[in-house]
Amino acid sequence: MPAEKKRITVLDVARHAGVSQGTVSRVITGKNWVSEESRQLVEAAVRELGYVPNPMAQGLKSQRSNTVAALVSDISNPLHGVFLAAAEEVLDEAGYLLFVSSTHSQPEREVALLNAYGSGRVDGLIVAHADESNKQVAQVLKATKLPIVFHDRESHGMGDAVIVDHMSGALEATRYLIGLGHKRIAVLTPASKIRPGRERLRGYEMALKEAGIPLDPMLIAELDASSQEAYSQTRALLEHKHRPTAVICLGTGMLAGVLSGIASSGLKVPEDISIIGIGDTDLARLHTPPITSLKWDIGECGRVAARMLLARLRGDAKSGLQAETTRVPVELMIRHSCAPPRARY
Amino acid sequence: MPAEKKRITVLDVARHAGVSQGTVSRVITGKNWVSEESRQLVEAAVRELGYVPNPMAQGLKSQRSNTVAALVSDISNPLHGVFLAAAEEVLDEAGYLLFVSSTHSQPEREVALLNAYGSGRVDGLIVAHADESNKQVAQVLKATKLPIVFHDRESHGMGDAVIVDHMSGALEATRYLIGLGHKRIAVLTPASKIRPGRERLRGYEMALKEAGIPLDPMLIAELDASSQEAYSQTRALLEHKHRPTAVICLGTGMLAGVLSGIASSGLKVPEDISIIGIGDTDLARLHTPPITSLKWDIGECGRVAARMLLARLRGDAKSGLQAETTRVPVELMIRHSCAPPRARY
DNA sequence: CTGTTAGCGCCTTCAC
DNA sequence: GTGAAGGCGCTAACAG
Repeated sequence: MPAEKKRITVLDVARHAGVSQGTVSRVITGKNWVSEESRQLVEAAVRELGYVPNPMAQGLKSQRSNTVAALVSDISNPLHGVFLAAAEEVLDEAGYLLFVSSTHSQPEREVALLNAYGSGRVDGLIVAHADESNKQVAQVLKATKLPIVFHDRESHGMGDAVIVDHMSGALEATRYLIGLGHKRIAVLTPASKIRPGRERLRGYEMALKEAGIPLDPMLIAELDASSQEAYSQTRALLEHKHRPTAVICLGTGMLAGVLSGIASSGLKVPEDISIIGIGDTDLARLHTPPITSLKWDIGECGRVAARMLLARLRGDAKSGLQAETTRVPVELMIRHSCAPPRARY
Repeated sequence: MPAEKKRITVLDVARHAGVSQGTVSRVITGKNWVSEESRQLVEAAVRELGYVPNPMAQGLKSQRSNTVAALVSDISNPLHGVFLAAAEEVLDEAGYLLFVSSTHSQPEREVALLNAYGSGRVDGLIVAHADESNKQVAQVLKATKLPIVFHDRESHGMGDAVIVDHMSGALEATRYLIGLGHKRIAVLTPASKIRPGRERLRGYEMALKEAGIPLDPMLIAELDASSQEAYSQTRALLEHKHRPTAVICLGTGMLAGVLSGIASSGLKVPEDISIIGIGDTDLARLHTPPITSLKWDIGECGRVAARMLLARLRGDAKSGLQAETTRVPVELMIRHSCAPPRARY
């Protein structure tokens, strides 16, 4: 028997089952009623022929793809991974497939992806763009007809959002350090062009203000997410004549760089310097000493994002209800990386 | 001016530009020659109307989607993330979009995804399935017409593969420990149903055999990738009357569990117990002491996989050349987590 | 309940 | 070089 190479279509199934295309389609989609007999016939035919519907054709006709895309800066960031895995689980239950693309924080790539996805390839979007102030991206986002859920970004009415309460977290962390007696608290923060950076910095500043400690710009280092830069910035910070007694690491991927920076400068944690990290990673938990860290339920963020999107998808419209925002709390996990500062004055 | 809601099509563009559909299509796809004048006209119309081609329709007609999917067990595994990010970069340059889906190591989900993707949604697949011995998955894989590149799995002629030389790595690591004087070397390994587990264990056994050390089944713990289980298994291992003097952690995500297991049993690394990890993570690098680890260039794996797939895609067929396999070497990064065993006999 | 019939938006021979 | 026309595989709106 020669290997057939023609792809099998509804028509083949219909013929094989002795019914019409329409009937086959009905049992495939599960919409409308079909007699039990026809259903059996069709299902048998599908099985025997090994028929699988062509999603392109389905999508072209129905204008839906049962598919959702997520845009993140970088898949290899474990935090994104957890978020996505959780979102995917919820989406999957609802019969949706999740496509993930990373933008590598390049706005041009975001625009390209948004266009690629925005024109019928998927039914909805989960977005965490790399620069909230970028005009181009904002414009494409606004132009998109698809429902969007933002992850830790300001939605500006362009869709729903699940946001993390970084402000309160940073506030609490800074207060904790101040309570321990610290006055020179350095902070390494990701760019303020995205919400997490802005909010965390805001919390830090608020705590300082509260305590009447003047803000020292020398103690604030804004940097990208690479641990390379965290390392060098940490070293620079520690070489100051009047070095900080504590450092808060407000970027997710920075802890590694900060820790090696401190290690290489011969300082001891927490005797010489206190440190607070963000994101409850293996590294923070298993470091010697374990690092006091800000944490939040990132899996929950993913689940919530997925559910919000599904709600829009079912109510099938970007319209309908008002744009919603869900806020996820942040908690300070106190471990052993903070102590009162040495009396040095 | 009322907001138009009809989606714009080639026809709209054609009218706007005063040419025919066919001409528009030609400039969009870039195939066939078009007069400079027509091209200008069309491009202007596209810009003014904000036209974006409908990928569904394009795909339906052309039978290609310029799209590739990757199936991994879990996006939140940083190693997969690095692999995927690298692959995506190469794919992107070639004009392909990468979709990532995680299977959560469930064969049923793999089958479902393979079917979903296999029928025209994408042009090619990168696969790292969760159980190489699963019949169903193997069958679907074999039935797929799409070109496949396997990541660290046996291809069995079903496609190309990029594989890591875990065997040599484990062999070297075990030899190293033996050279240090260890005889009771425990090993925590992921299930042997996937290649990495099998190969690493093979290397371990080979080193033992070479040295004339009998294999003690009590010292081999096979477990899933969760650090929970790594923790408890480690504790169990250490409570043996005749406990191991070294442990090799052959699973990527296990190190965290192993380290906390050791910490909570009060043992010191490397004085009381030597340890070798896999995968060059922040945790391994920054732990006190830094953990000697097996490493390999996982980004390179991603790039190679992408390139192999692109080669098939261009030669557009699963057929053509023979199935290829690329092997990536493993290296032992010696740090400070291993020492000669205490004399205890 | 089921068969028939239009297209969905685009690409791609065909003639011209 | 360009316009016209057919159809990719499927769904949905119609009759029956």
